[in-house]
Amino acid sequence: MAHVTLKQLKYFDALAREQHFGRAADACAVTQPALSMQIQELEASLGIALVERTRSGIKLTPKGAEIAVRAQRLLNDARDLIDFAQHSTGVLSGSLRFGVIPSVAPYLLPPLLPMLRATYPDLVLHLRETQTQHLTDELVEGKLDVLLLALPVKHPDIETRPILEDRFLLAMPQSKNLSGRVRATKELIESDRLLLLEEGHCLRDQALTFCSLQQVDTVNTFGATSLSTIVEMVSAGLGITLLPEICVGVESRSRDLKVIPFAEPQPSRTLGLAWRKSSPRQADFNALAALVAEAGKITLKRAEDATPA
Amino acid sequence: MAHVTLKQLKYFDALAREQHFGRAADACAVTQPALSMQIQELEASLGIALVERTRSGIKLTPKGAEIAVRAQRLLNDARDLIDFAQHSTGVLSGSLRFGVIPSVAPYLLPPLLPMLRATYPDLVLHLRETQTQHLTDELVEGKLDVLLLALPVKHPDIETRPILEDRFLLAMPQSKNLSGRVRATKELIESDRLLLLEEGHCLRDQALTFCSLQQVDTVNTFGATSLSTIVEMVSAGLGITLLPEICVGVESRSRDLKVIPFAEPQPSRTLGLAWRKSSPRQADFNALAALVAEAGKITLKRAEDATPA
DNA sequence: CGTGTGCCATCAGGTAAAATTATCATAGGT
DNA sequence: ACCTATGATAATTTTACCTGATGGCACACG
Repeated sequence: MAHVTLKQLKYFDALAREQHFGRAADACAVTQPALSMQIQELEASLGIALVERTRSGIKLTPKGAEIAVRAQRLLNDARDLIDFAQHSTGVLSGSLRFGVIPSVAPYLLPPLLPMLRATYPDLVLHLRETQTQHLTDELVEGKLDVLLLALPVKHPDIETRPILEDRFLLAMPQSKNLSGRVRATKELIESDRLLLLEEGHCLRDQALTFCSLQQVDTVNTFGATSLSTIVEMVSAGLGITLLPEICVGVESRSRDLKVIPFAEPQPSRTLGLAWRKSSPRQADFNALAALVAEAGKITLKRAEDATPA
Repeated sequence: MAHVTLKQLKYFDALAREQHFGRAADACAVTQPALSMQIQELEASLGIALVERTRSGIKLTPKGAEIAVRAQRLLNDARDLIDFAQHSTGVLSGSLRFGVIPSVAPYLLPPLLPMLRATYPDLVLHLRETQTQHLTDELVEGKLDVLLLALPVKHPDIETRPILEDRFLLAMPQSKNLSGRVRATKELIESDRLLLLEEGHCLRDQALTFCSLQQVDTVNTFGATSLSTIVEMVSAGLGITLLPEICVGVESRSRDLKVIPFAEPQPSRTLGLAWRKSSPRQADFNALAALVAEAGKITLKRAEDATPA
């Protein structure tokens, strides 16, 4: 009789997310009839209707919505149980799905990945590079295990740990003659065209916040997809940009670029790890944090070398 | 690969409880090979050994023990989910597994059950009468839904609600001539043989506590299994006993029995309901509590009528 | 006013999973 | 040395579940 299975709850959770039998079935990698059957089976076991079938999508019943919440909790706990089991054998062994924001990945991963491979050869790393919003969504959905991004992250299910402070520097064309000025100010930015990443990048928002600009009015609407492109544009004389210090080593190499720090208080972002509060893999995250800190030191050292004051 | 099922966790939970494949299989109502297979499957999915197989029972590995704890939590949540679904349609509908202690059942159930049937005709009641320890065990294991017993209950997973105060009265043979005394005292008890229920009954412990008797030395070691038997013995002149007031109506009828109250402060026990903290059936328990209170009033009224001072 | 489209249910068939019964292997206890 | 208890294994049957094809229905659109 009351013979509920995890599979049924998984299908129902997908259905609640997608609001659509077909898409939910896709998300579960089964055919639509298979999912329909399991949902019906679940409704029969529970003795209540969970969803109202209508054309043009579906709607959860009130009880269905409550069940969906409980189902999601249950599935999270199940995932944690499996995580615990599969990774309790040793630190950073087995698979780790690692999400990194685009303004960090190209600069911290090059030193980090070799260290990871050397220190934890049993680790099977799956990398994902995208914007913060997508990363956090996928983290809470259980599609990623840990993130490397700019803090803070405000989600109630997410726990974070700061690792390194990454100052923002002002990047401008070398050609610009600044008459010996060594410290940038906010006012300096307003005097020139500010180039930023496209919408959705946290770096863009942080830069705008620092410049006290709510809207994009005074800023180019170009929206580049990578910092490399921005830097290319800056060195071509198309404008200036805020460049995180970790990028300097890579981006200022062999380019017509001048990078100067800001006057105090210097703007910066805090980079750190983020994971689901419920994750049992704290040991893994500690170990990873240590290596990220190490990689950060290396990267910042290179940045200093690239800007010999 | 990681294709863990609720069934596997249920089997593993049973195995962790029973420490024995055969008994665990019995508890799950399957054959031993079926359970063995599922445990192996679970171990394969999780990638770790959960139990050490030895002759003469088994032993959980350290990780197995942790998994067992998590599995139990998961199964509890699953049970709550199903409970919520199956009983969200209406108050006190569907099945309710109701445990009652032996010193209460014969006195409160006769008025309670007809009221329940009348007020909640859709309720399918399963009754269990046994001692407190068994009731609470079965409650936390999910084999019962709600208990009616003497408070307090100290288990961390159990929530309680007091319903009625049940005074203890002194019962003695009618023949005993008490020269007009109307109030009993502790000293009176020590002057005669105190008859009690067998070990395990909370009523026995409460009586002993009231009499400040730690051990059974001064008390009969007979240990009756029902209050009726005790009362029978009292009226036969074999001793005296502490009789809860709710019993008086039934037990003193057509017997050679004298029942007198104690001097202040009168000893008493608190009867109430108990349920798992996590249970989603609070509405059911409220409704049940109301009817139990009603039944208590009726029963105590009858007790008064039976002892016309 | 039909016709097409999107959405979910149903059906039939095959395959994989899991249960049962029966049997085996081994370590202890006597 | 034998018996017993315990869990693993094997063979078979039963059950569960998925796929692919089909059906019905409401709505949008020509």
